[in-house]
Amino acid sequence: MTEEELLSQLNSNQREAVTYCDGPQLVIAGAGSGKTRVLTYKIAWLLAHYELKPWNILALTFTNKAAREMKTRIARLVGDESARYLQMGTFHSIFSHILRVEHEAVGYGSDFTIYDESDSRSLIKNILKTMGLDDKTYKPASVHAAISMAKNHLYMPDRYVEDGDLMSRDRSRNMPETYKIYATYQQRLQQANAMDFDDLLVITFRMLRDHEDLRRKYADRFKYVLVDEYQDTNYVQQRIVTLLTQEHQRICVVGDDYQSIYAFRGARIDNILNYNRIYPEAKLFKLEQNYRSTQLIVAAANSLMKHNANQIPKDVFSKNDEGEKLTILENISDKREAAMVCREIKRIKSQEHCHWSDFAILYRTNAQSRLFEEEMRKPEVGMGQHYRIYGGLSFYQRKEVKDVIAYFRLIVNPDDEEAFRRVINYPSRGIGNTTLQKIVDTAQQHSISLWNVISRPNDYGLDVNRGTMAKLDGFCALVGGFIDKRFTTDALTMGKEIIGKTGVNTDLASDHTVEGDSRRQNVDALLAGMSDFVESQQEDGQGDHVSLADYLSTVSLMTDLDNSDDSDDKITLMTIHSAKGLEFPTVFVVGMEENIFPSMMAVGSPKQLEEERRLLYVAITRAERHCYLTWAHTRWQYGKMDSFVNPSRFLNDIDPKLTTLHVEGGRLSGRGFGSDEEPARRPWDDDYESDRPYTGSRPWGGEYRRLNGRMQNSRPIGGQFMADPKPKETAPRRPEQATNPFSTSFEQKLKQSGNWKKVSQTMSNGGRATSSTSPTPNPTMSSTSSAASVSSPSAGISEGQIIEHQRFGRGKVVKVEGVGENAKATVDFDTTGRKQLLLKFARFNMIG
DNA sequence: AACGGTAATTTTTTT
DNA sequence: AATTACCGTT
Repeated sequence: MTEEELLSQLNSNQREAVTYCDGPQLVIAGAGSGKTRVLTYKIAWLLAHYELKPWNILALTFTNKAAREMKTRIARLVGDESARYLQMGTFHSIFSHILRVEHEAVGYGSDFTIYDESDSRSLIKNILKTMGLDDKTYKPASVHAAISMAKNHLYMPDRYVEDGDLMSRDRSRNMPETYKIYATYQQRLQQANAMDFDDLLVITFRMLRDHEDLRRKYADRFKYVLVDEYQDTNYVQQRIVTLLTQEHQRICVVGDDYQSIYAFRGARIDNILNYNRIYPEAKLFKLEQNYRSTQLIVAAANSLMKHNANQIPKDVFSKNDEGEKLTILENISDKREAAMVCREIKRIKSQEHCHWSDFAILYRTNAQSRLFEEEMRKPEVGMGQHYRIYGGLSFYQRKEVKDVIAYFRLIVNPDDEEAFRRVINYPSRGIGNTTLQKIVDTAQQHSISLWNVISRPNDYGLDVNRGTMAKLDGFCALVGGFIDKRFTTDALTMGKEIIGKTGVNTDLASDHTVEGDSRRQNVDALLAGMSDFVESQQEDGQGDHVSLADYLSTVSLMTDLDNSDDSDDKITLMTIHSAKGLEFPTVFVVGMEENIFPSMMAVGSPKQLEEERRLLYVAITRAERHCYLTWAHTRWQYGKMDSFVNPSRFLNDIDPKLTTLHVEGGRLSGRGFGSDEEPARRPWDDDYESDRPYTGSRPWGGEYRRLNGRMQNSRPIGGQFMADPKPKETAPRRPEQATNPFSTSFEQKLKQSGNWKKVSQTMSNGGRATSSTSPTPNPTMSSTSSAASVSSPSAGISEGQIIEHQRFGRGKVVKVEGVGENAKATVDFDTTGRKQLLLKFARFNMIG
């Protein structure tokens, strides 16, 4: 692509952001304003205009998926060869690679394990036990949250103890020993040659801070640094970026404070607001033209955000069609809500001839997905094949998968304590808790790993009986055998052998239940994934030997979303959090009720409420053309029915002029909801009576209440019934809060952000009206062109079908079994032979 | 040491 | 409702 072509595809603000590369830069990119386009074009621009090699550019993203997609888009601009060497990925993946190289400097082995959330929690649980603390008061999850928060703000155990605020906070929460747990936790991680997710950042920071040579090395390598989703970065991430860029000052960060929804996890909006304090020369660019949504959707989202006090003022606008008003859909029950949404999807689909994948159902919590799933699976609804639920228990978190991976981990890093505990008695080999506790005690006495103890039990005086010792020896020899050949055998071969020789296979085979079947399939899928990995590494020329360690270092930072195939034609069901960055022609935001959205946990704190409101902003701005906000008068939750449901306060925050209210079974207020062509056909009018929880008059009174007026408080909201709401973790505090390291005063920062050198002013007529930045197929596009090229696997695949797999090439389906998530196919591939594909994960096209 | 029953506990999530 | 933790039994 020529330079002119490249620039002609940008509006003037985007162009300025792309071409300014001479100093630090902050791009505030409103929802749908072409942020990804700016980042990709900027990288192409850098490669063309500066003496930079691809590996001189470091681009940090929030998810692996975002990195991959961006890389693909850049490859289209600059070619595969260049794009391939760009340093692009999440903070965690980029720095884990660097830490493996520099492991000596930071005092870890190169094959350190990465503990996931559940490993961390399990380690904490164990520490609580040894310390004799009650895990009812010290909930492992909240202890870990406290530790994680501390780490993200670079409060190591020694500094933690000295901090009065933190210590008194712990005392007031009845967890005064937290600092001790933290110190032990950190020590145990080190002993296990393991890092948790936070360590990947903290230790990177320490490495750069304490080793000037290494800091220079990487600051010199990464001559230009870009950070995406900057509003979601935390303190340590900001510090790392600073260490890398403080000299050359070639840095561009892109973010949107309106879309900051991860503060609960330590993300700091302050990073954006204080940006010019770290980079005084920084220039501010604002992208305010939204290319994604209709004018009314953008206006509604803006009107919502007027109710947040803390924000960088901005004026997001759209020049697309005015579009239709948002629909507020008030339903009788949660079940009816699901039914209404499904019908509405069908109606729009037949009316607009669009794809299933043009719809998204977004909710606050994963548990809300169930009702929609149940509704769609009803035969009379017939949508069972047309939806995909994201989130929930990830593939890598399933017990059987974690068990197998634990063996891998132990072989690659025998000091890995959590892996050791997982497999020492799986499959059961008669080594129980008593023995395990003895091993743990012995290990703690000598400050060594569990593996060290059982490798040389006599040296450390492990006190167990003869029989037990024999069992331990057996286990040692088994794992030791694999350790010995871990460098010489490739990952896949190792994997297969491990599953065989450790008895995992036998154990799984002995289970004849339905669940057992699914477990075997999951382990098969894991092996298939390994096979994929080994092949792709070889294709990339990463050498012939793809070791188990190589596989692990990648897989421990992978999530389900990374495997998901989003090219097939399905309705998306996901939490709003996971929908960030996506867009859909039609979006349903469901469960718009007090105590759900905003979440019960957030209603006590203004700060958290603002975050919930931003979350709704994110949800609404996912929509291109239609946006529905739905709620129900009664809802089943925690096995009980709540019939005192109040509509979400946020519904009142949206300008009523921009919404249409629909009450199930009632009259329409405002303009008709269905199109003019079919005014009589309102999907919820017919079998309305059949599913009503109450017969006779409506429990909430004869008149449906108006939402758009100021009538929300016609009934008290949940909190008002509570005598004294439980104190929240981040409950609003007195003025001394400003000194709390974990919550800096917002107002203060806002003032400082006033003296920006604003080079880019929004111009009312400045932007070129490019049609859309959307990668989503245009809904009016002929439904054959894009739907036919991509399979929707579990639908319609049958024996004899010829398929083209992304990696394995052409093959013929010999057998199809299982349904839904667990459906799998046996396929004979022309080149690679017979393989089993779990349709949930497989990527292929159907031929013929 | 393994299993099965009862009781308690429920945000959001990427890495 | 559904998952998980704990305790008692075998």
